[in-house]
Amino acid sequence: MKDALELLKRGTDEILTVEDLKKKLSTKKKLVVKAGFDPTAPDLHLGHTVLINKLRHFQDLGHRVIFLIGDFTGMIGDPSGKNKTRPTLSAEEIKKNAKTYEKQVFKILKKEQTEVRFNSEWCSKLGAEGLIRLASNYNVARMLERDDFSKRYKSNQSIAVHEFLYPLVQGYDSVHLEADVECGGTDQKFNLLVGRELQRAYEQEPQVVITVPILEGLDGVNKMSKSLDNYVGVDEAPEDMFGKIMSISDELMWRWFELLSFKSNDEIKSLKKAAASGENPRDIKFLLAIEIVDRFHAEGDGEKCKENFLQRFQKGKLPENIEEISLDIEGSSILLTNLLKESGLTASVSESSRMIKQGAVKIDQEKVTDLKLEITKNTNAIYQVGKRKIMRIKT
RNA sequence: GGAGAGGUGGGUGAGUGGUUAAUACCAGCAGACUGUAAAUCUGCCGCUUCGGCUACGCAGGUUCGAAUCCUGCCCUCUCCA
Repeated sequence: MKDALELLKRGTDEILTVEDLKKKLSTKKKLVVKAGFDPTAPDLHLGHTVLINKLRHFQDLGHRVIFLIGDFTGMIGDPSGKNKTRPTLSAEEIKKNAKTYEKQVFKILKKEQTEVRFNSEWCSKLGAEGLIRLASNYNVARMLERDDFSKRYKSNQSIAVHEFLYPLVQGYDSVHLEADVECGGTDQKFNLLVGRELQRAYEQEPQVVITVPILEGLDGVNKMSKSLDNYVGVDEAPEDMFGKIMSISDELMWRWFELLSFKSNDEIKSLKKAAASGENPRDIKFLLAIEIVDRFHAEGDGEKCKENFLQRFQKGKLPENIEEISLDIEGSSILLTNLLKESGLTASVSESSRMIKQGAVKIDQEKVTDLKLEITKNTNAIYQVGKRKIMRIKT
């Protein structure tokens, strides 16, 4: 019990309340642990996994996880943060997204202890009447307590009425599922707490709310998100994943250790000590990168990536797995600038020229300086643009 | 319903008739350095068949010439009711 609590506490921002959690754990029953996900973004990245790891912890203790896809709430659009109105998704798209979610999420969660649900299942049945009844359980004054609502209210910015429905519907999900615990990012705190209130109103025992911190992205400043392109996707190739993790700053590395690694606090502490006493931070970062790559790929892939990485950057060798494509060309030759664009190594012919001018383009490890270089048909060579973009292209 | 402000390249934001593909900053990219990074320095940062072409909310108009002036429309925000 004490160990269980320690495990669940790790890497959390807040638990509301710890007392309630203790009480629920002590009943020995299988708890229903709920977490909601947005139906529009099925590409999970490491930022999402902070939360999913937490769900996994519950599973390790034998509890049941409900992976809730908010297809109904998606129509409203979470007003947390400055979200723009979202495109409404078709039923097929939602289904497709759900499949992608499942594929990715079961790299962490145990399938047999996970239930994937959609909140439209019960929310659509709610009807206008049900919605009004639901809304009667909460009041505007409380609603305005929410940070971003109150800020907008005070500064006379618009708050659409339907935005008030978002937390209510999300809370209703908890009522319907009789959730014991709901996990979410810190930005979800208000919404999660509404769930508690509503459960009380429906005479249920309120859920325990657990918030996990938002993971900073590759830049170390902004939260990890796809739109900022500072993310590491769980579906990414081992090499890419490894490379991206190795590119984070030394400072950020510790944050990632805390939120993503399954290493114990003691282990992390001793790594910090080692770094402080002169150990190369790169080698410590290797440990993190290996652990994460192994988690999402096969055991041992991380180590392979590391070897590759050392070869590549220390000895300037080419990576092992180079993407290969063949390009059909018209005529007997093609301008290099065009070839680079066609292959996707650059976004445009202009960019190709720029890269060549800047000495960033290499063919079979040889720097190219000729802007007008032509590649003849039936050439098979390795093309590089900068350090990271490498491709074998057959013409 | 009335009054006003504003919409400029990924973002912030100058420019108010003519070398302005459009100042500056941030982000991004490349090169050097390094530990792969950070910091720093340097360069780039619309597309192109290299002739040009397309760009400042949208559509027209005035002009030799417009992001800049005029008309209409759309959108955002503020204040009053």
